[in-house]
Amino acid sequence: MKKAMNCFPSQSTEERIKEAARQVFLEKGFDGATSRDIAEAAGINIALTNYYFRSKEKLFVTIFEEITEFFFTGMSAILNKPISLREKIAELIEHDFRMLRENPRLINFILNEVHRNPERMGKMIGLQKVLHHSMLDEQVQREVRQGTIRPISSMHLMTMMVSNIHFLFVSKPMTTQIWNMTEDEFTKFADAHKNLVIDMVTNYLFESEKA
Amino acid sequence: MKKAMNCFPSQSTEERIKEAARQVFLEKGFDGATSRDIAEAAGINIALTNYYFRSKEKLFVTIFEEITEFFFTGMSAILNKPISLREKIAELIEHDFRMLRENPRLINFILNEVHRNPERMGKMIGLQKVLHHSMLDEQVQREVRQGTIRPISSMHLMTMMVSNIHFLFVSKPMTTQIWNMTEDEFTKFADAHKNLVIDMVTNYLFESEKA
DNA sequence: CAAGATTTTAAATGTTTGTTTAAAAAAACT
DNA sequence: AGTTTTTTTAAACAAACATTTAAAATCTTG
Repeated sequence: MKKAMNCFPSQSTEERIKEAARQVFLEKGFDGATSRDIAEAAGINIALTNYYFRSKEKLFVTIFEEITEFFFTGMSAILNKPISLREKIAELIEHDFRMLRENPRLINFILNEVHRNPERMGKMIGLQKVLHHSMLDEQVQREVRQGTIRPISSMHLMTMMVSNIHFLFVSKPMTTQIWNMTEDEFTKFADAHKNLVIDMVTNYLFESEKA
Repeated sequence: MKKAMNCFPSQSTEERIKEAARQVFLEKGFDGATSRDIAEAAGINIALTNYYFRSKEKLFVTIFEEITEFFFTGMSAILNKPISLREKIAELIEHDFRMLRENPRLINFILNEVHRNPERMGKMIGLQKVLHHSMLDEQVQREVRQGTIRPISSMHLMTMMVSNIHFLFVSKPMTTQIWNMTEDEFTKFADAHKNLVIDMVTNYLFESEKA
């Protein structure tokens, strides 16, 4: 009935399983990952994955929800920051870029698993509310009314920002393969492209008020 | 030793298997698709998939190479068309948009399978040559030299165009789910966004020669 | 039509999969 | 200490998997 003490070990078994599952699921997806892959990566017996989590599916859902929450939380924090639209665009792009540079498989993982089981995303209503009622909406509408930016909806603006950054990492395996890029070369290219995107989006948006 | 006549049936068994495999692999990916899925979709016995193609893997490679060739052929044709840069940008975007509107899973499929096995793309050297020596390169360099467009490499330009269109479809499952969109609403949104992208890219690129 | 080649089928192959079991080991408690 | 609870293990489980087999059905051809 009581929880184990487990005073000193650097990680509890449960946490080690979760960390291994995160790594393996991110790399191979739900279909490509096996329970044995995860157990091996965690250095534990196969039966333990089902002892702590009841099934591969349940373990996956746990991981998936943690990852998507991590993914969206940083974004929505920036969307609701009390800063100018110009700053917000740059900050959001820089944030997503940093996040995906550190976790290149993140976006692919989420997109694939949402496709495999769309209801999963539908159930995370917490995230939906956050995204639907962000400060960005009002901000864009106000600036459009004032004529300081082109007429555009916040949805199109979000899509513009996100597409240009996220696709860099979604397509990273193909890009590096086709252009024979090393990891370093890709990093440099991606960084340069990120700056280009900030420049392009802001220039396009604020064109009417140019110098 | 001889090939079957098979005069009238609308499709040969081999072609029916390939068509079913195309559909199932596109929808579920290699890991998610089973031989039985494909056989059932084709309406044939399971053993026939291994009779005509030697294994699931071999069948997959056949499908994969056909699909990637289809994917890149149209693109490279436009890249080498003798038209102005402005026209080329619009045509490429329109082409990719049409292609992915008809086959929304195409881009996801290719990107995932390249990640799962990067060597596959490395072996398709035919496509690599085509992409590396396109007319777009010289065209961009010339216009940059003449100062008619911003200084930019063709690689960044390609990435800009492709990201904005392809990501629309890569993220379609998540977009429709988060914003509770119907198929029609998504189509309309995507179409509007495509036009926005053409406007943004050309405006940004040709900004120096504005009206 | 009959012999031979090709195609299709039902059944079985051996693996790998996720999951369970029952006993052993470790930890916690009185 | 000894007893109970929790954690870990090796082994086994049935189901699903890709693939093979061998016989049946179909088609081709002389």
